[in-house]
Amino acid sequence: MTQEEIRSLFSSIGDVESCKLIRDKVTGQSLGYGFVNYHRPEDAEKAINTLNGLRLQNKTIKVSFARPSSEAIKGANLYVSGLPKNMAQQDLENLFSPYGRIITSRILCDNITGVGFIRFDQRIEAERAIQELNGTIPKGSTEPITVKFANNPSNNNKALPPLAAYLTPQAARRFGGPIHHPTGRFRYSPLAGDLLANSMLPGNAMNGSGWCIFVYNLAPETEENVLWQLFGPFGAVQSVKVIRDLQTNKCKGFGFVTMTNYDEAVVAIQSLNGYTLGNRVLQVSFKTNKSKTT
DNA sequence: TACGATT
Repeated sequence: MTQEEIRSLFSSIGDVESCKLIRDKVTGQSLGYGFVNYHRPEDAEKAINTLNGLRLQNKTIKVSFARPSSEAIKGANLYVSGLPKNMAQQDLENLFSPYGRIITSRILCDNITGVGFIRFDQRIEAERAIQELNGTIPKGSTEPITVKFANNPSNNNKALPPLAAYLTPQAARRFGGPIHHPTGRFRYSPLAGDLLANSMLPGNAMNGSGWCIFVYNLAPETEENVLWQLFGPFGAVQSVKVIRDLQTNKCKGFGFVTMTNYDEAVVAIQSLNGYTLGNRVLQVSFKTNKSKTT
């Protein structure tokens, strides 16, 4: 939404004195919020009553009185991960509300990811929430949550690098379509059996409606389509994720693929573990609970 | 960078 579209929308309520869309200082991308000043206070109130919650371009806009600008309210936005899959937005607010006044809250992707956001009124409230809640296990859950300051929503998805040399020549020629898997290209390693046996503990790989597969040794330039192409031929793929460094936007060397059916996941793992993609030998297994800190 | 997730 442009600044002019905002002005137009809010002018339908009353006389707008000024209007500002806030953009990222570096990229110029909209940060998703802005400010409108009305000449008459009653128009501001009317705008809130009329426009708050309006569905617009697949977004629900929020309209409220602006808080006074101050340093104290900056950097008060938190990123929360490891939330229980059944946690609702209200549960999230209840968890954080003891630490301050919540301005906005959100849970991503209808609770599938376990990731959410909390914006407090004051940064000091956010800091306190991190101290008190990071690493704690919410009541009724079994997993500790991570609470940290959120990154800026823009800044990230700029200039995606093109598919490049990490594809095999065969795959490169077929760019745009699925990767064909010629018979005999995959290693059916006897080691794969052990790998599977050690990874079948439920709660790790099994993820709600699917089986989560860990893929290691991806090239820095890897994009999601590579994972779709690799795993798609083996059956129903629900989602893929390439894990990237926030700063460089390069793949950190691993990713995840969630497949619906256990049998197909097993065949995919057996087939793709040890598979040479580009000049890298992939390691593919069911996801475990390993993490950086343990 | 050897088991995540960024509105």
